[in-house]
Amino acid sequence: MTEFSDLGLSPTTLQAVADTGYTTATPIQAQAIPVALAGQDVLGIAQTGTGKTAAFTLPMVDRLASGRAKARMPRALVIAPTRELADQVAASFEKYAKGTKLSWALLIGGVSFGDQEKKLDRGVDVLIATPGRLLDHFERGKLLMTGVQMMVVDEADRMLDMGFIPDIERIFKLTPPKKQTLFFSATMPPEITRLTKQFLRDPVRIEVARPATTNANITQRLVKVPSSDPKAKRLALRALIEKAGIETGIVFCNRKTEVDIVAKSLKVHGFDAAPIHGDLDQTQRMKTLADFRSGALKILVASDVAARGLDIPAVSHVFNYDVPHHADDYVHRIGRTGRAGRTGEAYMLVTPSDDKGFDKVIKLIGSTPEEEKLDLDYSNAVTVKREGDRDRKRGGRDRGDREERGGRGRRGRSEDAAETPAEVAADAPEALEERPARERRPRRDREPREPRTVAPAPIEAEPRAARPERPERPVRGVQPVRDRDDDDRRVVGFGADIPAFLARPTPGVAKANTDN
DNA sequence: AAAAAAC
Repeated sequence: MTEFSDLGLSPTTLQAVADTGYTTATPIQAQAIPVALAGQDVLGIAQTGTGKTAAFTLPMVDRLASGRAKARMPRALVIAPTRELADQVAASFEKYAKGTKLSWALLIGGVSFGDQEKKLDRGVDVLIATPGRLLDHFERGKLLMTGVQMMVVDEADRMLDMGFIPDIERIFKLTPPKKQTLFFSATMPPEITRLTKQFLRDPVRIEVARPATTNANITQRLVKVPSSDPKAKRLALRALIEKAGIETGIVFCNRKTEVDIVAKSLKVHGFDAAPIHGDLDQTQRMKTLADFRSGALKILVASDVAARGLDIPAVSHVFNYDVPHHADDYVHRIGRTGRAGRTGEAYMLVTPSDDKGFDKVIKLIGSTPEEEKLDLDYSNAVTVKREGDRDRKRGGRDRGDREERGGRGRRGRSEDAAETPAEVAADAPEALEERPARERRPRRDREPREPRTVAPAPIEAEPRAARPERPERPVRGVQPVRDRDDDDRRVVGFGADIPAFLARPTPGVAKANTDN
């Protein structure tokens, strides 16, 4: 057992840790913190739930505490694959940087640029970002990465899955080669290995045991649903939730559309449920998560955006409404319960058409979970009723082969009929119709990157001498540096007064700002 | 076969 006090952290940082109530470091923390404090690169191979976030946040806070931020020049960068994950890292900074003057900003998509830009202009020590928004700020000339001394890449293998590797490479190239990098990944596929070989400098490799695929605290059960009709599955889900006596639960679906439908259906049936997935408004996503964390919301209906990495404490139940596409996802999903010594229950609804995915899950976990019998009458669920039909907005979706529905066959989207007005409301997925069709970005890891043409030229030619810590004589347009103590967050560098040459758009920059 | 991430 390693105590935090044995790791070489400063008294201020240790106090912040003590305030959170933690005393014992996890294995990844015990191994990574001393290495990181010594300024070495870290290659951390660790799953979520191993205490990874604190493993890089704590040494970062410690190492940065003595310096100060310059306008638009962060000293440290944390890149995370999803917005929620980035938000979580930010929460970690909020806790651990409490006793310092360090500032941080969260740069994620889905929220306005205004506040983020304001913070960048004022100068922040640490940027916590998703790749897209970070590069967006860079292209707008709002950000220089030439002052980055520390960089963290979190969940690298997930970034690979999401096609972010070219972005990560680009960010690496925009930061000075001589910086400290802390790189985390749960697995090491070849592309990730290549990346670490290219950008890490003699890293210390720290590998913590992959947590058992099935945590002993989790009771797994499966529920056989005799029909693949979504209506039957929803019926089973409701019965299950009632029977299970949940405190808090997450219902995982494979598709965003299904998340919406299931959440709506549960709400209509009087359950305290809300959806979360990547097409929902970001403020909504954050609010739903906050409600769920605080206990104000009991049931979270989620896509796999919530399967990994999210720190959601004390979930008593996980329901796999759909058998996950990847068996790995099953492990991540049920890992949302049974954490920190608590017990948890995980259920999986299995329909006749799920056999393939189901087999993969069984193979991975090595045994077949016990079956939970619900003793339900599914006949309503598979009977096609017509009453509600005229009230439903179909949004141009094809109703097609209605007649041949015996209730057993495979169908496309949930087109099931409903038996009550409430069901109609639950089943009419207006949300789907209102959702703007998303333009998918092409996966860029397949294409060669375009040469960068719109880099903010003046920023590139960042003259070191033009940003003296203490200029002998005042330079026009440059804020004289004052003593740090007479002001809590004085920005050093250009501050709000940007010299005219910097403010002048270069053709490239102007193009970047006006393009679409 | 789907989710995630920039306007």
